[in-house]
Amino acid sequence: MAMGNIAERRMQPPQVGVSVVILALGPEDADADAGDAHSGTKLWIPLVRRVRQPYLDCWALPGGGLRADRSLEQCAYRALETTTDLHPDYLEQLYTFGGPGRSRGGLPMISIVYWAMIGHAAAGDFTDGDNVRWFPEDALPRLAFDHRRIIDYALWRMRNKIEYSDIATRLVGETFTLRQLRRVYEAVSGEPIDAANFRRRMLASGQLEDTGDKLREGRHRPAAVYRYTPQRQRHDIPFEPDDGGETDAPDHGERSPLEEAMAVLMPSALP
Amino acid sequence: MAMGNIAERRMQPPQVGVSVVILALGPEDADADAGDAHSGTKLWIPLVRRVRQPYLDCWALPGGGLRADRSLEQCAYRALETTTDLHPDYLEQLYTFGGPGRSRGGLPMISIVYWAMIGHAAAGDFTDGDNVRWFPEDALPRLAFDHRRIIDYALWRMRNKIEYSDIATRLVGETFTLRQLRRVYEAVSGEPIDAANFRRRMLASGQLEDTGDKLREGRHRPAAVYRYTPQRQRHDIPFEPDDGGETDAPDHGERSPLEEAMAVLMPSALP
DNA sequence: ACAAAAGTGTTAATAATACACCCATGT
DNA sequence: ACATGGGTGTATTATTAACACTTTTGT
Repeated sequence: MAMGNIAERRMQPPQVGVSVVILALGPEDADADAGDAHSGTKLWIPLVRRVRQPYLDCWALPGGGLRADRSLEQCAYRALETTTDLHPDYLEQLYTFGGPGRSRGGLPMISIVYWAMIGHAAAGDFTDGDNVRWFPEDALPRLAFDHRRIIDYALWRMRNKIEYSDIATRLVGETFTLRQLRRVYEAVSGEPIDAANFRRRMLASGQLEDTGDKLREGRHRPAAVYRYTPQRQRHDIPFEPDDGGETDAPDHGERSPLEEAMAVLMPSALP
Repeated sequence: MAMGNIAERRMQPPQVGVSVVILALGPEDADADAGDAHSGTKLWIPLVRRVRQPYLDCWALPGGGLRADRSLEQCAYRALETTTDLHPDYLEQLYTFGGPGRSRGGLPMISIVYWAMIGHAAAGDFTDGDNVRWFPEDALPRLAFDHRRIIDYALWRMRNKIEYSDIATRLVGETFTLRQLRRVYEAVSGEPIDAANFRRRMLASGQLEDTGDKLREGRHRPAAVYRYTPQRQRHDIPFEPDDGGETDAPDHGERSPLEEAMAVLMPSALP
């Protein structure tokens, strides 16, 4: 049997990268001209255009390499920042993809995928750069590699996790109206939600604090503005899974103010 | 600034390995001699003794390297098999750990951690080998690296996920009594559960099928034996996140019958 | 006045909980 | 008979859902 170089190829250390699926709530979607009952708002995802082979000119998830002196989360944050100039409000590890199906010419490729959310994305923020463009979740272009599958997984996870965690609050700004929060749930589930019951359910959680402000969004009655104030949950995570622990790596090097800020950013979310 | 070799060290490809946290339901725990009300059954975890530095003679999670021609899941399965000779009934990716805190002498180390469950672990299965030993979750030995943190994370995730998924069924055999299933919930939550209500809740899910058999476990009335028959859930995952997709890696090589079997093993579980 | 969304009330249906009680079995 | 858990009944209390209705604003 020809085991020689094949076995060696099998064992060589894989390439490892980090990719990010970023989600934001799309604009109000005024095109209710079609009779589609639940057209509503959708989730939008920014993608970057590939400038090399393979998949030249296809769209792909923003990503980058790892650095030994940064946490995985920091790497994801930086990859996102440098490729799209976006600064997420929330970042969390999603899944690690690997396996022979992802090899490029025999080089095993592993992607540690994070997902990120941007809350302050009002209509204006969807201005596209040359090589970055926002797409609605239901009208994605042809994607490079297995990135379509990754996005599908992220959206599937979103639909599940929104039911038992507080991620929805990551897709609105620091303060928000109940209408805005409800739009998140509707965008994720794809179905309209009873406003009255939604209000009660949210307020009953005891995690929304009335700021006292009012916000007028249309030509009608202004809505109360709330702030999310997380309480200790039944089974809150007692620590961050990422990073932490003692290091014996000597070189820490400089740390940018941005990185310092990041340490504060990352919350203790539910799984 | 001395950027030269430091910058290079930072960029070099990290070491990647796979580790597995395996869980099984412990024995009935007849030591109710202590007045501890909820002593009950506990989760047990097998660990392997390290035979090298660092952390020589400490205990560690079973693990191994990656191979380019296998999926991450297969690598985890094999790592578990070769180090502990255990064959899990269920295997799922848990989290990927990285960051500077895990570096060994400047070499960045990434661990893709899976968790596994063994359902058929009746009392006898906890026979320890020379370098493998089972520990109850609340009496773990000193662990190597950050493996203690990884186990804590796994247990935390377990406590959460058991509330909205069917993982509990992975910790009992293919068929089981309601008492056995309840013991899983009690072991995970650490609290006693009302048997009457538990029964109704489980049967109401419509996912337990009465096999018609009865099982006598003590000197009292025998219990009905059930089988878990998963139904389509609200938000079932439409595909496997792991692997899949077209490959352009030419060398597939031989595939053992065991690996074939694995393709069937892996279910479409909730997140 | 009217439209449109904010916000409240009411009721029915459903699910979770506590706990009393009968049933089947081995000793 | 009795101890032990299997299994059923039932009343109570949340939680959810459906939808009518009132309130506040701009036009």
